[in-house]
Amino acid sequence: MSNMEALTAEPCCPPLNERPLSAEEAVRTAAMFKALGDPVRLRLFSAVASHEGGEACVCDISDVGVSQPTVSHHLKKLREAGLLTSERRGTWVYYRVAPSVLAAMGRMLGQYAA
Amino acid sequence: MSNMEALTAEPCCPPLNERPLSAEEAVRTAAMFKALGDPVRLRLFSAVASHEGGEACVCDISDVGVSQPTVSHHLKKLREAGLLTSERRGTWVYYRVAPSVLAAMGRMLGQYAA
DNA sequence: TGTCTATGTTGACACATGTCGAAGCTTTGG
DNA sequence: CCAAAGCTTCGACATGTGTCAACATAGACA
Repeated sequence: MSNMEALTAEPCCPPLNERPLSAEEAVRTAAMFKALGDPVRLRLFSAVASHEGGEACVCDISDVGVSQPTVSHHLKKLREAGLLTSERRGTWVYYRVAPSVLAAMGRMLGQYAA
Repeated sequence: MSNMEALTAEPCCPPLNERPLSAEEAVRTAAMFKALGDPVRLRLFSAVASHEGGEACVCDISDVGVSQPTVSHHLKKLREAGLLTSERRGTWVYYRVAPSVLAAMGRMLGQYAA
């Protein structure tokens, strides 16, 4: 397990209002926004981000109205986008937020974020 | 024309790490992120946001590698998501950034944005 | 009126995505 | 070693989405 998938989503690009994005930059950046562009994923992410200790086991957050395989599928997408990392400890798998990619997203929103 | 579509995407929700989002909040918020979750849309948005004067005519930004109808389609999506507004002035249609929705997105990224 | 230019809309298509049930893998605990 | 619990993967299906060509619309200008 661990986070060997988080390759494509390192901090990337300038603020969106600085200059037009290139095609390659846009592909990389769109992947980050796309990962949060689904309601179920957004709820899962928010559940992890707001959980005490900064991490949550799947069992803590899987009550979002879809089946457990679907939860797992969405968590995988969030991992692949670099937004979450996972770690198995005994029986349970714990997820936590990967701050760097979110920081990149915030930076791209630039002045608007303030 | 104008921006009569920008209904669903007003500033909405607390920072993602404050508390778990409700289903309704997640639907509204995911729509904003989803709108920027496509490379072509991200390039169009960035082209408008970085254009001098804060606005751009379609003819200024439509060189993103897809056909003209596709550009129009994506600009419509960005309008519906509340990220852009459009206005016709004579022959040309001008697009500009709607700051409020971006501010909402930035606020949701919370501490990470800094 | 008519024609040209700039955008938007429609219809069709291929592909991506969200969803589930069933099956598989891992660890814990008898 | 076996069974149960937690999570992931697989296979299948319906729906959503990006794309284009063709057509429609709106304004400028003759």
